[in-house]
Amino acid sequence: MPGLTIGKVARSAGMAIDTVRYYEREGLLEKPARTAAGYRHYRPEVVARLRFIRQAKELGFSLKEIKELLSLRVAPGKSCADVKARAETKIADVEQRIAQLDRMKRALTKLATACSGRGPVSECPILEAMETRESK
Amino acid sequence: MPGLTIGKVARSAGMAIDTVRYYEREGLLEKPARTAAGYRHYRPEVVARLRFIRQAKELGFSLKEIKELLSLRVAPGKSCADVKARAETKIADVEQRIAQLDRMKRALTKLATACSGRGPVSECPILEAMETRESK
DNA sequence: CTAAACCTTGGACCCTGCTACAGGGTCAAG
DNA sequence: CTTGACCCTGTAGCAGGGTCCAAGGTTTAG
Repeated sequence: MPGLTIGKVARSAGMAIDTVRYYEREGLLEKPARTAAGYRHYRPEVVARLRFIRQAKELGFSLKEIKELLSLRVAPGKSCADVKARAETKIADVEQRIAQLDRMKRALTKLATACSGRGPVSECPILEAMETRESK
Repeated sequence: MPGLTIGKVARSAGMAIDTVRYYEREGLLEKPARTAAGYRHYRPEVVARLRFIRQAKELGFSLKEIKELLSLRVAPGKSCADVKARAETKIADVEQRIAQLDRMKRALTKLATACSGRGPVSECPILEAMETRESK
């Protein structure tokens, strides 16, 4: 009877009901309240949480990493400095991903541009455009 | 006898031999030349290709997407305009990922900063910091 | 009152992307 | 000429992340 049933949160977040239950099992979602009949009943904030999970997954984070991101908070036993340190580690990680995507974007742009001019295009232009300089 | 055996390319690219063979089966790698004894023999460029695959995977691209990226080239039957169009689609995709990562980075930064000041921190600060504004 | 539309649990199954054998050749060093 | 490090082709198994029933209870629209 009350507002948010599992079907509703799932639809709002753009995922299947089973997936929501799966996330609950995996500990990404707190166990929700239940109605007398045993139906799960969610607070509206859960939708934002689910959307965050979906987006982070699309960005290539694993559920484990997403769990860590979501648990970045000052917990009773943990110090604020600790949270800050963990957040900074994540920031560095995110920055590195951005940098790599940026390289890829530039490579793609170069490829698209090269396409307009003519002349022989190398066998695998994207690799050439990435000019992967990286040792070891 | 010749330069690059599968073991060597795998090591240079930072992955297992089995993975290289797997990529070959999946069509991400051309079938290499073989020595008389049946050993795979690679050209050095393959290492760059494997590294590209590894990096793209770390960025959250699926093998299928990576295959598409690697096949962005002017093929006999395909027009240059087509390649360009596909490249531009990929560019848009990459840009969106960058934008989302940037939002996440800002959220994390906000979280790390909020940590220095004090006062009550919300139950799930990262979600609050993301202030997910997105409808539907 | 009844059918459609939801919800519950439990367990089986699937896809992706490896990873690990088993059984058997090859090659380079000593 | 043998030993150890590699390579080959299967085929099986595994972790992550879902996805899909079956069998049955609930709620709501008509």
